[in-house]
Amino acid sequence: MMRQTPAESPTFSPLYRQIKELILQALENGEWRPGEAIPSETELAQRFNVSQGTVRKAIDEMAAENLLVRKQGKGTFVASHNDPRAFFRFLRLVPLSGGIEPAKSVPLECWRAKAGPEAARILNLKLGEPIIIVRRLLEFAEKPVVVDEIYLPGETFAGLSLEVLKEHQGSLYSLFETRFGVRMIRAEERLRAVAADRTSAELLHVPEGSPLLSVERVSFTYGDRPVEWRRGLYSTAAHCYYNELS
Amino acid sequence: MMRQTPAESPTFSPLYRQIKELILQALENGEWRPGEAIPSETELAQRFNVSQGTVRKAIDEMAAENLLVRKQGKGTFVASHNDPRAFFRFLRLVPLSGGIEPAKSVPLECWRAKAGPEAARILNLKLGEPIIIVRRLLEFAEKPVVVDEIYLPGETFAGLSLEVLKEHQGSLYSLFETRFGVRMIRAEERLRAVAADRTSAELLHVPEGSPLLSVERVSFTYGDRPVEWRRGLYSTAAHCYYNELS
DNA sequence: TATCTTATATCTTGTATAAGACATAAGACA
DNA sequence: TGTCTTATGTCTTATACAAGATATAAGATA
Repeated sequence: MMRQTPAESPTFSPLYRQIKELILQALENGEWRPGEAIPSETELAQRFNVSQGTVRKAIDEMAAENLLVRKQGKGTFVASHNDPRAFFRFLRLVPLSGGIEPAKSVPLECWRAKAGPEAARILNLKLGEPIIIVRRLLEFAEKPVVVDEIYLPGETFAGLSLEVLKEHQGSLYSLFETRFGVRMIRAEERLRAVAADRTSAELLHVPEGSPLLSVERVSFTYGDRPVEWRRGLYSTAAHCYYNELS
Repeated sequence: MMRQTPAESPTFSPLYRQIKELILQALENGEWRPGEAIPSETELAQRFNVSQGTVRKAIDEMAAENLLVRKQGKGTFVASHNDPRAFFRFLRLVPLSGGIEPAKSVPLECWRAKAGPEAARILNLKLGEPIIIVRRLLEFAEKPVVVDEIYLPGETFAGLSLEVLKEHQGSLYSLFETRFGVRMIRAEERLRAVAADRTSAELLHVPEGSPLLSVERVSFTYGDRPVEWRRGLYSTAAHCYYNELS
């Protein structure tokens, strides 16, 4: 196929990686929706005119990156934030006591604004382009634990409103996925410790000035395009941010 | 080889995973030291009487878990904390400004004690067994950023002293590895925001009561055996804890 | 006849092996 | 000293077969 020898081209990449790129492109073009099954390895092999094992290695990598989910005997599926198992994929907060508590998102406000210099830089927009700002509370076991302020590019999330947010059940990312066709692939988080301001303190039921965990997150969709910037203040009185290193 | 059919045994595992287990065992037994090359895939295939591809798949998984490092054309090597590239593997702190700053560990104290209930539980020791406690400062660009209190099982780290700590260049884990033969494989971290106590505030040059990032870490060696419990207080005035989600 | 069970065919992904390509380093040789 | 060959690693691709899932048809049973 389009295989290029290293001698001829400095941008050589192995066959399976070229196939991966093609599958990624099809995914990006929405050829298969989240939750749906993609064609079988044999079918893809025929389509791209390579052997099944080569397709397999491409899919292997994409499964390791949480883009696809394999199910033996059933097929390979496009990963989805609607899957309940994906709920805690981007949420590292766990109760100090150990167990698992039900989480609930409570939207507070939703308004439109123009991108300032910081939002424009982070979201890769021009200065003054429309953005949407959402404030919401995250409750664990009926108690407020996180207050989030979320900045979204207005164009891709046109139609988002407080009502839409309130109607939706499940995670924000599942809403973004089903309603706006925006799939969050990966995110970068930066954590700091800060003192609670007045309003946050009231919302989280903690004294003003008490230490809070500040979590800034930039989320990316296909092609490393940033589509969300959020800042959360976590009350770590009864919960902590859990991370595994390896 | 020792392959068992699913019908005969409920604990069936594929061949490549059995090979992985054997390699892991050899690693644990110190057959090859950190930094050294393990035998080639072909050699291992002969030794275990399987094909090279099967060994490859086993090594693939171990490389993904940071236990081994592959180098095309050279060989496969036992991962080591002496490798300068591994310095930031367990340290997620980065300057807010962006760039990379040189880090330096400054040992403060090192004393012996007996395991209390918490240390005993976390380090899997009996109550009253000997432990070693280390206090140290971590400096970035000559400025104190982290103060750590580290709890170690006394038996495995017998001989550790302030002098030994001061002599050593490089990360703590590289010291543990070369001097005590203890390789840290993975770690769990729990982050919270707390107020600075008097002594920590002085050490970090911040006002007492100002918010600090508390990072509790339990590190594990082979066989998920816990061998370190540390609590760090991070000043996030000029740095932040960086984490990537996917 | 209606229904439940059990083969069976045929999809899927998972596992094992082999052969050749590519990368690297060391020694032969001009 | 510099270039070429060769040995020895890993990397890539291909092929064959095993195992899991599912729908359908055949058979047993009421």
